[in-house]
Amino acid sequence: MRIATWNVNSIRSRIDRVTGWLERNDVDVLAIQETKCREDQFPGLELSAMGYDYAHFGLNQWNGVALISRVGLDDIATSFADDQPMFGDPEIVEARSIGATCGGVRVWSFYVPNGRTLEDPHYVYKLAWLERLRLASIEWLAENPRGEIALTGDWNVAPQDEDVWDMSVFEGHTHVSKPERDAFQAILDAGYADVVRPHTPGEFTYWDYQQLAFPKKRGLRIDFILASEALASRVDRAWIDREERKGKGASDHAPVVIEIT
DNA sequence: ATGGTCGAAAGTCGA
Repeated sequence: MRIATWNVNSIRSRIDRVTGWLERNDVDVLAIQETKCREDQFPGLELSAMGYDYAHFGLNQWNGVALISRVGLDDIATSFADDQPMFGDPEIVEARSIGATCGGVRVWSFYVPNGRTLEDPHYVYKLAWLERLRLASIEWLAENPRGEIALTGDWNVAPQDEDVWDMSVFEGHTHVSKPERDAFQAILDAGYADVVRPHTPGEFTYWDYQQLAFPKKRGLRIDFILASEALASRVDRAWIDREERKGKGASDHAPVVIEIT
């Protein structure tokens, strides 16, 4: 079984890319982020026609997450906790998480808040969001220590210096600050492993659209698949589909894939 | 190709 995560940066402008990629890559479960649309705008017919079920949570033109599966889609949740941190005026639970059980695996698609700048309220929100997710992640394993759980998505954190094309450019920026890195590490410490990094040393998952970042290899590793121990032990292969970042109409993120036995 | 983003309430925000 193949499970993937991909920040598609608008599902409506990328649907042909997504269906084509699914066809070529034999992926069973795809977690997507930044659908940037409401439920009634989600292009579900194209996915249904391919034999995939989907669950989408989108409120407006911002954020939006979905799960696309051809191995079942049960027990759908559109927040990771009853008190998932809120943002906005008025404050709302944004469309940043959706979970479902697919082929026996509890799969989550997360779009972690960006943070914007270290002084922005969005940064405080980001850290609170990650801390609440840590607690939820602990609870899921406490309920079922042998559970197969995949925490996937755009984490908006570059956990290691090697995950950034030039650390000097990121001095004082979000994504690399110690509190963000500590928050990400704390979720690993809760009992989850980055099952892609060992298979993809030195690779990035995101390249800005600006300044020819992709051809200049100026990227970041901010998209991750974290697996509980029971799931991690089943991972045979993992890769980042850098080819999908190429060409006209590409998302600024590449898909990240794991293959399990 | 020899410069330089893209997508979304459509004006400007967010990334």
